[in-house]
Amino acid sequence: MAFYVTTPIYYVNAAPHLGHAYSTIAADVMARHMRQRGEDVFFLTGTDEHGEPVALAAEREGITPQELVDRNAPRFIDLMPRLNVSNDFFIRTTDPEHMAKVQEILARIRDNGHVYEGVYEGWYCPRCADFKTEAEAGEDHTCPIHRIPLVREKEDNYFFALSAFQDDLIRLFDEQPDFVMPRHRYNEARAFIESGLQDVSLSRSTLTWGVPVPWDEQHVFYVWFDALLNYYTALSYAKPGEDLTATFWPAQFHVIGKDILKFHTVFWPAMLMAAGLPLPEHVFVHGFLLMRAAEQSSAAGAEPELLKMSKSLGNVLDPFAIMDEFGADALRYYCMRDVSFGQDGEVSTARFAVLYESELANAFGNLASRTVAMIHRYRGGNVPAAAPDPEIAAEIDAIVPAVCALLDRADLTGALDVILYRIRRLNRYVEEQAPWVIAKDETRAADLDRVLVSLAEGLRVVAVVLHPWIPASTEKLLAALGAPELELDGATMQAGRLGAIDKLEPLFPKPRA
RNA sequence: GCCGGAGUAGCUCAGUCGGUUAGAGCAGCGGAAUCAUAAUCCGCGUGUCGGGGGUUCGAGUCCCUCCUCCGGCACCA
Repeated sequence: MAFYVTTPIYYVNAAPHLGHAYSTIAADVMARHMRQRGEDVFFLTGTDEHGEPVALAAEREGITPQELVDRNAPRFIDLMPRLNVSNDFFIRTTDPEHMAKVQEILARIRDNGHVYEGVYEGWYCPRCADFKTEAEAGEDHTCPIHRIPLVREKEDNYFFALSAFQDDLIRLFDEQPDFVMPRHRYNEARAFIESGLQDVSLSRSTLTWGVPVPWDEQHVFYVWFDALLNYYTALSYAKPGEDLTATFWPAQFHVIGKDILKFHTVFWPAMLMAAGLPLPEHVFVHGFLLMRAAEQSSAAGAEPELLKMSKSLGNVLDPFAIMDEFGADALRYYCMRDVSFGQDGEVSTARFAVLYESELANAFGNLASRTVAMIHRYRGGNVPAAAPDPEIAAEIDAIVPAVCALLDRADLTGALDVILYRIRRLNRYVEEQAPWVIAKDETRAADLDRVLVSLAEGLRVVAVVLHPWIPASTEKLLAALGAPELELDGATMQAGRLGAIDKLEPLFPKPRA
């Protein structure tokens, strides 16, 4: 079966930060897991490059918008290998193929009767040369930047008849209760729809940096309509000479942050309905990673205040710094582990250090070290061909179905819980069996064989299942075990599966404190 | 203001359809062991399950009410 998962496309105007990494890692875990299940996976990420903020930034720097995005997009393109992310394609909304497809789809939406010409009226700041939202304008209708009175202005726009889709959207939410996940985001989106939908501007005539409206080249499409369509357009040209749309559309999961919920759970399905295209199965809305400001501003006695990671607040936790010291796996694991996927959560370097040491180094890494070391010490580096302990096998073999069920619900954090529990189980098994005691008794060679094969196989299964979260270190371990296969089909405890194994350096070395 | 979430051990959180002595990890204290990255394992919690009221044989788990925190209530990407 086909499995198509996407990240949001990232606005090129910002430098990559932990928030970008977070969405991307999550989608990558899902993609890698589904590949292990033998699904035909397509995983898309990319950059959103049109719109006014880019045009303004370019103007400030005295360069063209195209020059600006060509300079900034590589920051995101380069982020992917750094994170060890397995995306199948990287879309840029300035790709000519994307732009042509956007024009095609939106023209179809117009042909289907969902677009009309109208007048957008709002509060306009002559200095900003832009409209302000009601919230920005405030009660007194002044520009929050220039502190001058705003003018009531009008602009000719094409409108998308969103309001006409209110009933269809409610029906969608009724029929697909897991269209938006988790549940509280579903409620939020639904409440928004039920509060009454207004038509939205589809084009801008004051801006030239965008996809031209094909039936009126004085306009460009409002950047959101251009951006959302990336999920659909990418499939048409991601693979040279082949159109993957029929294979992968509709998407199974759009992974997004809660800040863009409305666009993905209201505008996007309505657009697809208007174009007569099938709707994605799930929009999964994750939360924000929060940090205490005090950790940043090293100022002693500062009020610890929880703030969203964001460029404007300047409290960015640089994912590159963590990866430089501990590797991408450590960052990937931490992000998926410490914050329940779908909720907001606090992150800190202190918590990172605790989880890295207690779970990655001590629980998992050390289990690998002690297992490999004992097989070398007691059996010359050859895993015995004995049958694994059936009791342990039953517990370990239960991981795969449990993790699959959790991943079907995008419960990326809960799955780690399940896996960690078994890792602890294996460490306990070592203590219960005390192989170093059995090893002293020649008559108990068969017992030692059974214990060692159980540990080796248990470790192998855990590594396979854990691979989507920490791909590099699990691959390293599986290579040492001489069993690089990642298919979940083979992730059960078996006799005779392993033979000669290599020695193993610590998977998660601890920093010298 | 309206709508929606959340408030459970020092910290972060689990607690499915209401049902045996409310759980996990981390931190702390004590112990065992030595294969291992001094890594592991075992033992130890008098927790008003935010306050109050109610339904029930029985409520953290349902109803009412109050308090506190967070999010949403549209054209910022």
